[in-house]
Amino acid sequence: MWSVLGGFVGAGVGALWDGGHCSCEPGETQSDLEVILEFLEEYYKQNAGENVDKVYWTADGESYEQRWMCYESPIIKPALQPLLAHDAPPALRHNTTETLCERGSLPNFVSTRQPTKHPTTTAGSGRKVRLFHFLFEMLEDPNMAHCVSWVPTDAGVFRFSSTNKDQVAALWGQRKGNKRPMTYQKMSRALRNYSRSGEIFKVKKKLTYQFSRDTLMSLQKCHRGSS
DNA sequence: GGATATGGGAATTTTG
DNA sequence: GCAAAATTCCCATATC
Repeated sequence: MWSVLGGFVGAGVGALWDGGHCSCEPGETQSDLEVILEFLEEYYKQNAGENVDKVYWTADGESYEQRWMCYESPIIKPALQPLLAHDAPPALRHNTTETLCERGSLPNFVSTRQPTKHPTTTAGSGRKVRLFHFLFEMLEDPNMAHCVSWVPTDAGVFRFSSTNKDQVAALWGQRKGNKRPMTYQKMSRALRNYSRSGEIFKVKKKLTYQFSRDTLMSLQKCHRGSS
């Protein structure tokens, strides 16, 4: 269930992705992002009408988009503190969001944008996907560890790969169906905006961010509930 | 000094 | 039409 994207990235993309180099003509120079986008385009072409549903829909009939629906944005807490690793109890330091979930109760979820209907996304129908949901799925997918991964010693802390960070951004852009290609720079700008709402904080380490405790717990609950 | 990462203001677009 | 969220552009600063 949770491995839908994993299946997409792992079995599909992973099989096609050969480290950022598609079948370019010899001598042709492309930026990493262009290569990624070309690859994604090719991937979608290959799956159009045949496997495209597999990208966003699961075999058990529950839509991939629906998985996002179990999560509502946490209450905006101005004083919400990040789940600093050094503040976390030992049990929380093992990078186990599961442990986090087990320890605390979930916040009262109050979405600031109560949906009245399901918007159309690139995936079809379902609630609008938010970036931190997407990142969490990436982090839970071992096949994406080369792009973004948990920092083992710090609970809720994750780090982008300096070489593959744009791959994550490109996938996010594809996920949203953006007109223009998403870049890490733009994605990181969105991540910085999360610091204002207390959902994700910037860690003073290169390419490193951290989910807030509440965000992490709710995402984890969603994860476990859907798996 | 160049490349890269970070940070933020502000305008624009998308969505409910 | 409005508000919230996200995107986009652009520039400044910090670090290696």
